[in-house]
Amino acid sequence: MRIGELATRTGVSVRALRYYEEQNLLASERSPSGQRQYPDSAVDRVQLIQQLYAAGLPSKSIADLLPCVVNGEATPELIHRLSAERDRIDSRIGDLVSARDRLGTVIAAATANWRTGQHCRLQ
Amino acid sequence: MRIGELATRTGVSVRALRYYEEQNLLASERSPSGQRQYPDSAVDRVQLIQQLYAAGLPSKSIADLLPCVVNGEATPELIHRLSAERDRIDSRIGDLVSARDRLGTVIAAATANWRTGQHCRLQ
DNA sequence: CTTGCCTCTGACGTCAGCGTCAGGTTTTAG
DNA sequence: CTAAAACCTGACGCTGACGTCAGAGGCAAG
Repeated sequence: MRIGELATRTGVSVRALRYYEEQNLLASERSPSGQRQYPDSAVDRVQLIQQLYAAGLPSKSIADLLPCVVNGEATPELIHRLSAERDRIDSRIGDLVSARDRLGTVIAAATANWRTGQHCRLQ
Repeated sequence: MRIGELATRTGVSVRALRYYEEQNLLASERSPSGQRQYPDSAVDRVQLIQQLYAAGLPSKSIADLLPCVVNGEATPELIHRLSAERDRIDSRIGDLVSARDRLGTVIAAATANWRTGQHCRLQ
């Protein structure tokens, strides 16, 4: 398929797809006239890239790790890298959970005091 | 205390503290000569700001929500905002968990196949 | 054949959360 | 009193993941 279709099927902009190629995250064949051609598997690939971006990984890390995730180019060093990224994600999750709980507490207190007295005193 | 001490006590740079003030996240009294003066409570405040930044909230949202979180300025609209942010954090947590699990699967497969055959085939 | 949409390659713009430098004042230590 | 350290206000720089515009070529339909 061409780049426009891949964009609509993944919900990612054309510009972003070209950017992914620039960052060596997503290869493409070229038609004789120079237009990009993608196989169907590119849809999954793009979604994987999105997921890793959403996890906070920068392009460079994704580029390093994709060969392992997709093809299984597993050197001990890459496996170590993967573990490190997973641990970073884990600690980010911890941060988010504590932030969410804090907001939860505030929300509970605020709604309770809203119903009674128009004002709450926290902390 | 002055800005330098607040910086060392919170682990946040002086520049960042001035930026927080610029974004209306952190107020300060001024000495006659114009230097910023902070109460002890500013330490907690800064750590709260950090926590909300870590949760992915932009300055503007934090500025809107801080009055509620700190003083309990609880209007129904603010409470709704808080709930919305909490829900966004929740879905971010979901994204991170699935990304982490995916990396976990890859790591497990890669280490197993590394021990046996030098290569793995995933997906 | 031409109209209209898709695609191409640069290349500059944007936004957030600061870093950093300049040039000047204030506070503190000796 | 003086030198060093801390502070002040601009203001420009930086990074990443794109948005956007310019100018030009490609391609199916009527």
